Amino acid sequence: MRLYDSMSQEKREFVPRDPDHVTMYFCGPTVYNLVHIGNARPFVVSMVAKRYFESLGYRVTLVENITDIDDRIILKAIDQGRTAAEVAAEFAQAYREDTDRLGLGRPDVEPLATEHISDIIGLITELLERGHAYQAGSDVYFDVDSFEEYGKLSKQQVTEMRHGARVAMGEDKHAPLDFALWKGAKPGEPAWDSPWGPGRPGWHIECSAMSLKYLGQGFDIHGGGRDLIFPHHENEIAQAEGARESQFVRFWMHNGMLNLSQEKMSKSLGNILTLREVLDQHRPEALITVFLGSHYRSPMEFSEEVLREAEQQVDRLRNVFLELADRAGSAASARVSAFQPGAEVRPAGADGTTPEGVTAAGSTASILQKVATRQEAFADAMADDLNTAAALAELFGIAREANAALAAGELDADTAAQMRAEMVKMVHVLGLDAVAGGNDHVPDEVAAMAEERQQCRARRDFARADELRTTIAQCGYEVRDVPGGYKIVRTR
RNA sequence: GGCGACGUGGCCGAGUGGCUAGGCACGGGUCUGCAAAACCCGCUACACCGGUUCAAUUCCGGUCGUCGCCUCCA
Repeated sequence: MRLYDSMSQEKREFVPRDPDHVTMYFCGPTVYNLVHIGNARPFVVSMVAKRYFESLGYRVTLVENITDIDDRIILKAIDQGRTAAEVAAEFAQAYREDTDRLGLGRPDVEPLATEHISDIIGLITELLERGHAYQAGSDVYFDVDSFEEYGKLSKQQVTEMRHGARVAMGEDKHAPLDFALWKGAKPGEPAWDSPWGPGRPGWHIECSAMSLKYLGQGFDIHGGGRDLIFPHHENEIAQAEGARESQFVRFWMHNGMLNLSQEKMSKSLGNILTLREVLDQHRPEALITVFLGSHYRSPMEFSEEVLREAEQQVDRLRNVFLELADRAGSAASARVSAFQPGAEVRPAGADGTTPEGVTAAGSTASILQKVATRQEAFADAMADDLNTAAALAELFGIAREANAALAAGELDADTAAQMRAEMVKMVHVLGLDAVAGGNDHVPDEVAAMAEERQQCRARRDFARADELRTTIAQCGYEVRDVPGGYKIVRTR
């Protein structure tokens, strides 16, 4: 596959460091608040990338940190009269809960900064020994001038950056661009013992320390939002390569920002939308579909409207899976009308004939050929820098072809089952397994109402039948009349 | 000022030197007690101006416009 690398600024053939093992590190959140939908994008991107590599046969180790000590956490704690640890624990848990709802699974390792203080101290010590860092009072700073390649990721000139760099009160840096590796504790601040006195790690160092610990020097992919390129990832490189004097990461993968009503989401603009809010209103598949609908590197518009459209897309996929399952005879989502004991819902005929009795052998071969062609296109799209939008389009292409074949009565049970199985693989890679799910258990009362409605229809009591449909809809189900019976489909 | 991205049909959003993206919305039709689902047909674009080319939405140059980073930020 080819993967875009922000360092070389081009797509390059992706070959992992280890022959059969892909190593990935994505920057997770700093837990001082509920995560917003912008935080969800790299989470989804990383999980889909993991699934894609697994589909290629690689073993994948995905590490995604949780930064649980930081100035923002301390500020929040002071504000709320709690300890920083309490604040961090609360929002780390909220983060896990919210991202769990996406149904994508969890990264293989989710290290906490505070559980890696000794690794961090170790890395800072290496930097001091190699002359890339210096102690100033109770703080330790990275000496940017000592690292010649500083700026190579962000393509910033050090001389240019000096103008804008700021120095906060109380800092004792040698140069404005130098950044803190270790911050000595002020009274009342959380602190860990270190060779430089009690304090806490600076932002950036935890990611260098933890990625190196779990994945080793020169691991494959390091990702996160574009806005992390500078200074976060630039500093990670300086720390890791300064200490170890060899390449830190092979591919830098950065996702684009989300815009809300034409503007970047940011707290100062007051337009943040939390992941929790979105998932309270929309199915996780819809949110994932929104993300997959545009390329991961592109900035994207995010709105209620795109979520609604995605809901429609999810329904379209769910419907075709339902129909294929019915035709394959493996799902109980179709109910035979009680007043017509012998009726089958759209009998497919396991003998390979259509309901009209025309043999379907020829069209069966051609539709499976079409599926194979689209699967190839799907694979090509994913192999081209994870072009999920194009991959998704192939899935919709199969859906249309499947529906057309179904409508024409050209799909036998066996072919339907095969098509469905192939599509299940595809949606799995995209993290959309949920669209392939059945109806689970329809509540008894809903089933009873549907049955009663069917009997009303038989009596031509349509007023009562329509009333029941409305009531069923209020329960979150839809009754669809089909030849010889009806179906109950969950709508939310 | 420096670095970078981008301008595609009503909307979102892929992609390509000549050949259908896809979804949503909309219009017509089929099916149907109603409805839904689904199918068929239609709507067909590439900011602007030059240049290269047999041929450019796709390459090159410029103009205009939008956005991100350079400061905490996914």
